[in-house]
Amino acid sequence: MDIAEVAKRTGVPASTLRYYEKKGLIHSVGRDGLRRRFAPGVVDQLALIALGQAAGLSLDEVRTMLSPDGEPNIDRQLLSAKADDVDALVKRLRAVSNGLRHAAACPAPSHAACPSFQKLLKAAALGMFAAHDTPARKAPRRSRS
Amino acid sequence: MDIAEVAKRTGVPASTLRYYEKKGLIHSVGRDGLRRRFAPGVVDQLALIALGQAAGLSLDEVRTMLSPDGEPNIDRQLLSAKADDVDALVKRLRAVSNGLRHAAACPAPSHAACPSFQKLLKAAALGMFAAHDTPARKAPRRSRS
DNA sequence: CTAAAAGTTGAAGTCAACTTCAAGTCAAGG
DNA sequence: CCTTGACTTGAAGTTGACTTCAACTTTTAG
Repeated sequence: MDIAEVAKRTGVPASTLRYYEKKGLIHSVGRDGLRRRFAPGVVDQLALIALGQAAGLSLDEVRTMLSPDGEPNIDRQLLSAKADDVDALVKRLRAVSNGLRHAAACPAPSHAACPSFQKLLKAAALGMFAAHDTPARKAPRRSRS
Repeated sequence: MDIAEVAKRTGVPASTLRYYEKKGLIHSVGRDGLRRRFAPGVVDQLALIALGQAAGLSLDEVRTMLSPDGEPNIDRQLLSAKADDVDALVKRLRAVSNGLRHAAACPAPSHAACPSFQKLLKAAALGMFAAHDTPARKAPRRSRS
């Protein structure tokens, strides 16, 4: 597959694919003239990358968990720690979802006035601060809702 | 509470608090001399902001769902759409978590060699691409885990 | 053959979310 | 009175993840 094909299949722009290759997240298997050729497996890899990003991993982190090179260090500790992080995130996100849905349905004029919204909020908020050593920062940002 | 107190309670640095205030996400209730004074409720608000971020909202989005000003538009559609997004994210994140845990436990030398990892991957990947109109781009990241 | 379309590069630009900096204000203690 | 330390400001700097650009090479269609 050439770069345009991959872009078409995955929706990831060519510029991003080149960027990822430079960063070592994906690899092209040779060139056709000067054009990169990609193995079809790259599509799965890109899905994995997107997934890792959604989980709040940086591209560098994704690379370290993804590279099947000499891999002397898969670092299972790191992996399960990350899994724990993700689980915690999931927990909080469910609270967020509930909060959002409630806010969408709540007849109260202001969210501040609604006690059950307050309750959801508090529940969701617990563990944000004062949870573990890392103070507060956690998550990813997505755009384009 | 002065800014240092809020920072201490929430772990959010003073610089960030000022930044948030400038952005209109939080408000100080007057000044003590030239120093901001914050109502205690700001702590909850900050938790909500962090939560919104974790859910993948931009600060601007958080502000629009948070501002209890004249609010002619809470935009319930947007809220439940966001809730749907969050739910979808949760679904994929659970797959990520499973994938990570498997990768941590799997005895196979390379993830590429493990069929069950592949399966988890595919499951997680489904719906990343070709899910809805938005092609693929989802997340920016922050690190410091 | 030639011109447009598609790929290549490195470098520079953009954006969000902060952080850092220089310079200044103010209250309190010695 | 004068220094110290916590706060203020606006402006500039940083980081991660890309995107855009200018200049160039190939491939492909007419």
